[in-house]
Amino acid sequence: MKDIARHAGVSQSAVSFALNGRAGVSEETRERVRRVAEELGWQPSTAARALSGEGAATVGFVLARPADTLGVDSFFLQLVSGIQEVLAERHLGLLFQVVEDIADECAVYRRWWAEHRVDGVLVVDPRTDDPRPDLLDELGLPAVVIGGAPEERHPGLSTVWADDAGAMASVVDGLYALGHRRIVHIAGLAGLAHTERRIRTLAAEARRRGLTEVQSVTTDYSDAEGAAVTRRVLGGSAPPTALIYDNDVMALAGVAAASELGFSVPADVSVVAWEDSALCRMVKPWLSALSRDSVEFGRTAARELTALLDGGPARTVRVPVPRLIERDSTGAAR
Amino acid sequence: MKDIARHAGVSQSAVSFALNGRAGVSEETRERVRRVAEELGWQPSTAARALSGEGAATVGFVLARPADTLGVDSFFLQLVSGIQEVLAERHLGLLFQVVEDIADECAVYRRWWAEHRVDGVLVVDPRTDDPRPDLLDELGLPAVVIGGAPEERHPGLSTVWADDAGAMASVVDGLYALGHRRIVHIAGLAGLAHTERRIRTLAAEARRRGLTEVQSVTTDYSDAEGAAVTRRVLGGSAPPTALIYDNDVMALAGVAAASELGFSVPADVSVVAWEDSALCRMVKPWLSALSRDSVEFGRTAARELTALLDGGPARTVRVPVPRLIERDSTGAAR
DNA sequence: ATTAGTGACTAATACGCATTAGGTTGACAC
DNA sequence: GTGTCAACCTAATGCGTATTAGTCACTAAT
Repeated sequence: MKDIARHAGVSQSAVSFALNGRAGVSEETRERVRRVAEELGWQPSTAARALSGEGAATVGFVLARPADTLGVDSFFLQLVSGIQEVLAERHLGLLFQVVEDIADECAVYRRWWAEHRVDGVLVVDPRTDDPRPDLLDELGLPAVVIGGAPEERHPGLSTVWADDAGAMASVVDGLYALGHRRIVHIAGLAGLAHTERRIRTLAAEARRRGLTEVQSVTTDYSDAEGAAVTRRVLGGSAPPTALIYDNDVMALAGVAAASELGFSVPADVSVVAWEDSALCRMVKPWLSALSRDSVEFGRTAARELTALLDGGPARTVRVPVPRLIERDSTGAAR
Repeated sequence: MKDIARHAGVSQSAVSFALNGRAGVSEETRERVRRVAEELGWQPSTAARALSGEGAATVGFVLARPADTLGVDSFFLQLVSGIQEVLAERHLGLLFQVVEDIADECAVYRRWWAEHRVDGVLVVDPRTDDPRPDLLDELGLPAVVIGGAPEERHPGLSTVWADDAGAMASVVDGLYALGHRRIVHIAGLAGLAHTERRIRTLAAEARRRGLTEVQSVTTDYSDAEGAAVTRRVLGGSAPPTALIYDNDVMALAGVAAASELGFSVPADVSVVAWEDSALCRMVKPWLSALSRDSVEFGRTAARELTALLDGGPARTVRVPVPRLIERDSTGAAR
C-alpha cells in the first residue's frame, strides 16, 4: 500500500479508503488508486488484516476420526466441497484438521480461537452428550453444528439438520406396507446424535404399529461390523425380513454376507441403505437408498456460518428430508 | 504479552525472549515468565507472527476436481489424514480448497502467496503438461508435488512419487505368468502424469513380450465409464482375459458389468484393481488389488514440505512400490 | 465578515509479535 | 581506579493494514 500511495501520489490512508470503498476520497482518486493497485498486483495481507481487527478470513473444520476410519466415506468430501463453494465466493479460507477424538477437537478450537486463526467453525458429528456446544458458547466462537438436534439449541450456535426422524418414519412406512414385520436397523456409531434419533424413531414407529420384533444395533460404520451384525441377526431363529443400514458401505457388506448365508435379496430379505452413492449401483441387486444432497448440505451450513460472521442471529435450519430411491433391494416380505 | 510482562515485572522484549527460548534472560526469569504465560492462557497470535516475518504457519492444499467427482475416492481423505498427522506435530495449519480446474488452482496459489496466507503448498494430480511447477517456481512458493514424475525436476520443487512403472511391470509379469496374453488396462484420467506412466509402461512390457493385443483406455475414474469400457471390450470378438482397473471403484463396476455379460471372474476374465480399499473385499470374488499406504504417502509429502520450509534442499523421494494383494479375482487364463 | 460546515485528504496510532540497538550492573584484569 | 567484558534487561522499531484524529481549502449560512 505504501508503494501504491507513492505511485498514485496520495497518502497511505487515502489508498486504504479508496480500496475499501470508504468515504474520504474523490471518485477520481479512487479510480486512479484502483488502477495503480491493479498494475502492481496488490493483494491485501490477511495477516495484517487479521491483526488490525478484521478477523482471519478463515473458518475451521475439524474431523475427529481415527485415520483408518476415514477411508470409504464419501459424505465428508462432498460436504466439504459444498462448504468450499460458498466460502470461496467470499474469499474465506477453510482450515482443516483431522484429530483422534473429541477432546483433541476441543483443544483445537481453543487454540485456533486463542491464536485468532479462525473466525468461526463448522462442527460435525454432534453427539447426544456433547461437550463442544458448551465450549464454543463459552469461548464465544461462532459455530454451525452440522446434523445437530433441533431441540437443544445453544444461544450462540446455529444448527443445520436433516430430518432423520421423518426419513426413518417414511422408510418404516414403506417396509410395513410391503408386509415387513421383523426389521433390524444396523445403526452407526452409538452416541452420535443422528444415530440416536434414528434409533428412537424406529422404536417409536414399531411401538405405534405394535411390532415387537424390531431392533437397532449400533456399529462403527465399518464394512466388517456391518457384515458381522448381518450374519448374527440372519443366523437367528426368526431372522428379520428387512434390514436398514446406516451407511452404504455396511449395506454393501451386509448384502454380501446375506448372500453367503443363502439369503437372496430382496426375495428373502429387503435392504435399505441410508446414504446413496455410486456404491449402491455397483452390486446386484442395486440397493434402494436414502438419498440426500451432501454438497447442498455443506452449502447450507457454510451460508449459515457466513451469516453468523456477518453478525446475524443464530438460527436452526432444516435441509430437505432424505428421499428414498427405490431400486431392486426392497420387495414384498416373504 | 504486554500483560505477561506486567505481571512478571519485566519488559515485553524479555517476555518474547523467554518464551521463544532466545538468549537474553536468566533461567529464573524465563521460568517465571513461562509460568505467568501459562496462567494467563496465552497463545501467540498467528496473525502477528505472520506479520513480523515468521510466515503464516499454514500450508495449502488445492483439489482441482468437479464437486461430483469427489465422491467415492478414499485416496484423498487418507492422504490428507497423513499430511495432517505430520503438520499437527508442528502446529502447522492446513488450508484446504476445492476448485474446478487447474487454471483456478493456479489463481489460488497466486492469491494465497500474495496474501501471505501460506508458507508452502502440496500439489496433487500432476499432469504431463502441467503449468503449476513453472508457476510455483516463478512465485518462489515452496511446494511438494505428490505423485510427480521423478525426471522432470524443477529446481525449487520437491517431489514424492510412487513407482507406478515398477508396479505395472510386476502386475503384467504376474498376469503373463498366469497365461494372459490379451490384457486391457482401464486407465484413469488422460493427461495425469501417473496415468501416462502406467500406459507407457504397459505398452513397453507388451512390446518386450511381443504381445499385440494389449491396450489402455482412459476414463474419468467413474464407475459409469469403468462399466461402459468393460462392456465394450468384453463385447468384442477376441475379448481380453485380464483387466487392470486404475481404481477400485471402476474395478467393482467392471466386475458387475462382466457378470451381466455372462463372464465369470476369474474363470473367464481376471481383474486387478489399482488401489486397495474395503470395497475390494465387499464383492464376490474379492478383488486382487495393488495396495499402497496412502496415509504414509501423505506423511512423507508433509515431511518433505516441512523440510523445505526449514530451508532444506528440494528433493525427490520415492515411496514404497505398491504391493499386489492376490485375492480371488485373478486366476489362470482360460 | 465571521462562523459553521463539508469534502478531500494527511498524519498518527493501534494491532501483537520479533528483533535490533542501547543501557545498566557487576565481575574481573591491569 | 580505570577499562573491558559479559550477563541481563529495556527501549525502540518494523511488519501491513484499518481507523481515528486532525488539517486545509472552500462554500454556505448567519
